[in-house]
Amino acid sequence: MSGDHSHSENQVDGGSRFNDSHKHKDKYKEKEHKHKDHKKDKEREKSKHGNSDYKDSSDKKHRDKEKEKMKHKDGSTDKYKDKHKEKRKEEKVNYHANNSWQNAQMKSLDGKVKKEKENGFASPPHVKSEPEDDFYHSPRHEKSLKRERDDDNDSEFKPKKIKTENDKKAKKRKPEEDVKSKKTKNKKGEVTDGKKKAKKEPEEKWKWWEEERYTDGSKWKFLEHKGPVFAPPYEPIPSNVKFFYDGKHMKLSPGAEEVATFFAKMLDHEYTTKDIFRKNFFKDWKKEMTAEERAKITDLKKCDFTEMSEYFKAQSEARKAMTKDEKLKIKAENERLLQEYGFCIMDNHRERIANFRIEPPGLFRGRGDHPKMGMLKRRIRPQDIIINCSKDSKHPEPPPGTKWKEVRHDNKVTWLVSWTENIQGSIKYIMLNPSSRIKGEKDWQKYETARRLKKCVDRIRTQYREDWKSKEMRIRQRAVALYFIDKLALRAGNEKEEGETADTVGCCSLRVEHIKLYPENEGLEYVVEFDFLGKDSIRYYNKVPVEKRVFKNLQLFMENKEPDDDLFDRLNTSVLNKHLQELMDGLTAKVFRTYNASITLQQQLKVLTSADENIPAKILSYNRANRAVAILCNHQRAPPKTFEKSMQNLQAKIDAKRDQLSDAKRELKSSKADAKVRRDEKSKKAVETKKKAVQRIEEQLMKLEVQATDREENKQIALGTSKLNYLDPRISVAWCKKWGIPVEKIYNKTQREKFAWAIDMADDDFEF
DNA sequence: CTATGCACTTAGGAAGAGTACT
DNA sequence: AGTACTCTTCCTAAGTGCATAG
Repeated sequence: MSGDHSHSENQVDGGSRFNDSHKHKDKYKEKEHKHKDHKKDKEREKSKHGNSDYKDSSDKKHRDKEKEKMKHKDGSTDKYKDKHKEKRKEEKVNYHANNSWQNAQMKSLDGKVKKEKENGFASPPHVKSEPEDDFYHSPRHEKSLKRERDDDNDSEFKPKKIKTENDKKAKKRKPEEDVKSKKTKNKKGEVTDGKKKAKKEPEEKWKWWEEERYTDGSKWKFLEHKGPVFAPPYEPIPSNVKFFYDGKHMKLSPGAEEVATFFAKMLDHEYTTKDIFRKNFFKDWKKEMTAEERAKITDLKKCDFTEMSEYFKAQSEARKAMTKDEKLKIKAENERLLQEYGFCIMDNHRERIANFRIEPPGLFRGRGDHPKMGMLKRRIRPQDIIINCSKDSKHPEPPPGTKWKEVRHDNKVTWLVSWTENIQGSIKYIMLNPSSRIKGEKDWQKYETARRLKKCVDRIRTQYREDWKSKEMRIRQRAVALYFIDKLALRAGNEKEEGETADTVGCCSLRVEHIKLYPENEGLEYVVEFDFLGKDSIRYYNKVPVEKRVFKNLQLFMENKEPDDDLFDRLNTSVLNKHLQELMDGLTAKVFRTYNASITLQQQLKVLTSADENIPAKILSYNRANRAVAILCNHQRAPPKTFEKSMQNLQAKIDAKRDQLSDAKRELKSSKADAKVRRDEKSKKAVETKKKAVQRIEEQLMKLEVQATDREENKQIALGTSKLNYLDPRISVAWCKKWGIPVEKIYNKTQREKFAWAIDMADDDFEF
């Protein structure tokens, strides 16, 4: 259907997008978005020329006029129909068909299966067997343990797999686990503690993906944790480190001094040169000053933080120069903290927490042109903290002499700790690590939704192409926006509060100023040029040829609008998502990104991998496929500071290797000649040795060259984001299995932990 | 319908740890 | 051992999308 949906052609070589584009935050600013009252814009537009929308227009005459206009703009609808007779692939797609996720859920209705599964889930011996008074004690109330086995007698129904697992566990622990627990024991020394920790080693490879999921919307039945780790208290700087105002030494009050150090620490950063940053900082700093200080310090320019700055630099140098022993000590302490606070018990399993440390105070660093950059991020105290855990768990204790804001027991959410942040007033959370069941299930589900989209994407594409001709403006806009989201993998583009954040957009929030239309450009017809700042103020620049109908529609949408008017004035993400929901259960705009990313990877891997290449070459192919996705999703990075140099180094290595190779070849030649003359065993052997040497060097050279290519192509493209968030890991795992490549070459340790489910379940024939 | 609150995913950069090279 | 560079982990901002209130 969708004639132009091979991202590989128009995206993969879209490298040009990057050439001139990286981080134009400042250059971009020059355009000076007036873009003042954005929310009002939409209103204005509606009344200005929005009457084509039947729903909200009471003025019929006007409506008809608008219809007329559209016909003219567009060429008559009928005529177009005749000309193109777009074949409509009827919906042979089977929406409900074998979706493993759904099947699994359906199975759960079956009592027997469920029982078995829950048994399999049965509490791991070591957690269970802990003494009652242990910190990580097991849950006590049966009623809260639905997911757990009901009864010991059931143990015979344990699925085999899991039983073996437990057996293994009992016999052998992972060595690293043991090391860890010993360390902790040594550190603390107390017998009880040691005992505790020894029992506490994490379960090995719990295969949550072989178990039932909750179907009632609850996220857990039991949750116990130790609460957050607070930022260390402020340590005043030594009195010999001075702050000067207007050239004169000034001793600051502790409160003012702390905030001053935040600024001093950033002195080398370009943030501190920006007006908004300085203005915001100064305003918030003043609030922390005493009355006298406030009276005296009236101009940030007269503040001299250099001694402070030097002091912190020296400190970090000193940290680097610490002896091994000292470093080890710190490491051990961190490990202890991690063991104590970095895990929780959720439904009988010890799971890693992602961010158990509370964000320390400091100056807000927004990205791009953020109106709030430089504001003071205040220190979070226990009374700001909401704790979430189960009723029957041992609740975390607030630090002595303090209280939590609240302790609640909401098992419909996944977070353990939350607080409200003072810059935007939004809520921050402490949640689990990506390797946890709760995150993994969700991730898996995300890819299953994307795979369901695969089954009906043709129908959806046919439909939106049809909708380009709709009589209703809002439907046309919706259809064009959806086309962009699908074809270009744009983000949905929620509207944002004006003045609260940097001015960035996504698809639905594109403004007229963000696109340019070229009826003809560089030999192509109907070219649209996109140029806007997206998430994190990363510039999206792309020139794409589109269907004539899309082009005409865009012209229509832009008619009589100012540059800072919304392109899709009758559309927003919730309208769009409502529509998508009707097309497929669970479909939202972001699913297209996941789908297109994953399908592109799969397709590119097929195209790029050649059977006869060696492993490094295959990995280059993988990286290239990955890169195609990163380009599609516009995942950019700042070129590493040392890029040029490291490239040169690599080139030097390659040259050296080349020399080495020609030397080796020469030697081989002479030894051959030698062997011809002498005709003895010894010289023959020498020839063999030389041959092998040449081969080895050739291989090394090849490896280096591949590395160089890979690095060069990767200069300003970030592969990590797509790998972590958009690419169904089963595609990669299947590819590894198919070509006999160790997964370690593709995924590092963290990634393997996150994708354990995929590594365990995907076979070499997995199809996304 | 719009606005707001909330929960959760996605994102790039900084800092730290590890490794290779001299 | 010290230094240079790279890879990993941490950090937290900035999105998406749903629910609910007005």
